[in-house]
Amino acid sequence: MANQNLAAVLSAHGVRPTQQRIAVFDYLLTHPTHPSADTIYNALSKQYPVFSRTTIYNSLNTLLEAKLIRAVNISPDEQRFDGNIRDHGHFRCVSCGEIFDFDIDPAALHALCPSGFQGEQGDIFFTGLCPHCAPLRH
Amino acid sequence: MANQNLAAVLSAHGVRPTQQRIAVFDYLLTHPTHPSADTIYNALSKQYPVFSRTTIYNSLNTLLEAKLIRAVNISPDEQRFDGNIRDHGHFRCVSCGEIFDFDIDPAALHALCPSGFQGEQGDIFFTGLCPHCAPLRH
DNA sequence: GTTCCTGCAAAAGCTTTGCAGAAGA
DNA sequence: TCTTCTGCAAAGCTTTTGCAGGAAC
Repeated sequence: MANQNLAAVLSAHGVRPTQQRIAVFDYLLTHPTHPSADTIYNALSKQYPVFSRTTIYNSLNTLLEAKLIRAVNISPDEQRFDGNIRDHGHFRCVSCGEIFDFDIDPAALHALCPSGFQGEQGDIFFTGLCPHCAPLRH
Repeated sequence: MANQNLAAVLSAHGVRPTQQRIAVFDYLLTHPTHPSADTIYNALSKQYPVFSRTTIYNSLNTLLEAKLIRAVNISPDEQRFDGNIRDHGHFRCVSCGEIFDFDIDPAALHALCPSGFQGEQGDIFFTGLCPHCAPLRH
């Protein structure tokens, strides 16, 4: 368990390292699946005896403010979160519904930012058919 | 009023051209401000005597299915809609909150789509400082 | 000891659903 | 006429808020 390290990271970002925040942060880092708040809640509820939804939201918002995690606008229904704060793209397959991460060249991404604008964070999001589903639809 | 044309466009896409759908479609085409469902509701309520929220949502979903409008994941709080279905980028200024559209080269956008994936639609979204707010921040 | 956080309950806000009446083909 | 859509009310779901007890420093 690298929870000692996680606690240090939280402290370094001015976030008081409570057990709950460490657990949420750890979950996001070890599950690169863009979970929703509810998904995290369900997972951590099994692991820990008490863990309220409020705490999930509190922890997520705190981590967001500290820029330790990212919110990704993938689903219109619910907010999704991502422990990967590097610039990277997302692809949602309209057939199987799965969401894929893919690396992007930060320079190529920011080259698309219009001149005069100071882009701090860039998100790119494709929908279409993934390599597995594309042949089935041909 | 080009509502005759709008009705024809709806029909051509297999959408029955009711007054309400034409009104929603017309609003989106003439207001390139990525309105939320509630914004559209408030605007059309003044214009038409009765126009329920349910109808706004019904019309928007119908237009979405017909690919006549786009849903843009700009705000985590509410779904925003866009009558501009060309590939284009969005920029949200973290200072003034305004959302800007900018054109992008479709080829450059799709060049970022990973190989093997068939991207049907691409969205790019930056957050940062707009040309007006950037000088004020430093 | 003081400050900040957690967690329960309740509320708020956006969106969907069920169903009767109306509009469109 | 027959299908499809509208609109009201109500519910569903995610997220936020208020406040008392508890953990962290």
